[in-house]
Amino acid sequence: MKNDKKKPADLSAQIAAQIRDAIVSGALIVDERLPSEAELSEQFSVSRPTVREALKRLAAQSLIRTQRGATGGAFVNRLSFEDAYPQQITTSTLLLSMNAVSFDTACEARYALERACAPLAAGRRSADHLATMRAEIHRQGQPGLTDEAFCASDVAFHRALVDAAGNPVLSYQLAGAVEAMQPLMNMITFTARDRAQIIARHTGIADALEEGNAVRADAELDALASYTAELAKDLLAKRPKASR
Amino acid sequence: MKNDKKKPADLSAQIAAQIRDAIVSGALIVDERLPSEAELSEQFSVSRPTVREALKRLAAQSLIRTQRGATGGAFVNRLSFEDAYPQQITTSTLLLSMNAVSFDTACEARYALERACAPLAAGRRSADHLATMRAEIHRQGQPGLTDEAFCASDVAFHRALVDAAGNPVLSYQLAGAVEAMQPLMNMITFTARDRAQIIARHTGIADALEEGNAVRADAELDALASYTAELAKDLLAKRPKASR
DNA sequence: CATTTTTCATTTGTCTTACATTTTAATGTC
DNA sequence: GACATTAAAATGTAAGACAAATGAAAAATG
Repeated sequence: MKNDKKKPADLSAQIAAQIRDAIVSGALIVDERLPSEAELSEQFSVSRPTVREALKRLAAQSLIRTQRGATGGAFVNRLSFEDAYPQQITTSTLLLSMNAVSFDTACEARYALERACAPLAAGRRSADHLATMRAEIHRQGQPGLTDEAFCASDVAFHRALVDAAGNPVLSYQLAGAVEAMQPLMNMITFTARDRAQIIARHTGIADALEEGNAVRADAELDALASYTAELAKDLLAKRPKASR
Repeated sequence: MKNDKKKPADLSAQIAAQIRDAIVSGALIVDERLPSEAELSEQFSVSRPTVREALKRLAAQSLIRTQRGATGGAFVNRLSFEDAYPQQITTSTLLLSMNAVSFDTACEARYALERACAPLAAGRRSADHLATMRAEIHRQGQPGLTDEAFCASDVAFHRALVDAAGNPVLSYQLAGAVEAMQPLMNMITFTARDRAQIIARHTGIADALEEGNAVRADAELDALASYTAELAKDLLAKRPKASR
């Protein structure tokens, strides 16, 4: 075996880890100001560029924000769902594209998660969410839509479905799963018949949510999942390389 | 309104964004070497420290790794699920603790997601996963266990449940939701009767998975979710501050 | 010739110093 | 008192230097 896990990290990584721990543990609270870069470099006995590299690492994770000027400095950031979304999506997308995750696996995860949302959404969907879903369904039915645009609309529809569950934690978790699927979905060439089938399922889901029918919503989602799996199977039969 | 979204970012943030885009879009592929810091600083017409700050940002997201020496440099990293786990957990934990997410909301999300895994786990659970779950159940029954240790074992049990679904994408997404709950769960003081109830549900879940009974697994999870919600309600009645 | 050792060039890691820019607060003037 | 000016503090950026690591080429050795 190697050193197992002990390779002394860079100074900037060590410092970043220390500050990160302080934030996670609650020793540093939201909106609290960190010492200035000059003070930090003294405390840690390193140069200012090294401190700055550490701070940039934390900024990349939205853990801190910096402000210039006399009362400026680095402040502990209130990590918002809004901030976390894009990172989550980037990470999920790369995980899928870099790890040869099969279309089936990604699809299975996505629909499993969405079906978890369906019963909640049936009970809580707002008029706003329904309107968004209807609008996307309408867009999906327009002729001349490219496959990419169709997939983008598909993502928007499913995000509205997830958001309809009214649980920000779920929305955050699923944003990654749903958005990261798009590059994979884009590989599919949708025939007019494919689109009609998908739109029928989407309509069924929207109808089910509108009438607060969790059972039907689940059934419609199940049908959509099966149909998507079928499309993927056809795709692999014709272009076996596409899964890699 | 403000400038909406247009505040010119730091140079290091701009450069990091450009390189990140190149990675996400596939223009830079896994294990490809980036130009040296000196070359990058020329290309972007900035100083080397600025380039380094940009690279550290990317390193913080595990998008690149750096190596010293003659053939060293910055390389596009193959983002692994293993790398992404800790970040996902850190982010989820902070999201919950910094956004006053109620225990109910977090709990609802967690159980909704786990119930999505249950049917898959019923079909695929390995002997290994079952053994882990049984071991954690046994640990939970030992007297003298602190509440923290009980919660930690609870997390381990639920992670085994999620992993039993055999879908790495699901495991990744749920790791955040499950682990991030622990600080919230730790606020609960479990009586002996509470623990017995929870252990009974855990045993029921393990039994259901062992016999491949998805319906029963779902029912047991539902019962556990209800019981947890009840505990939380009692908690709030006694210590109303605990939800903030 | 084969093998080992040495040297060396390349690249990241870190430090030092300096200056530019931004922002607030204090100061001074009318 | 209101407004313009100045000063101070902090981050953002630049430039140059040296240390340390690393692999490859060159040299020495048997």
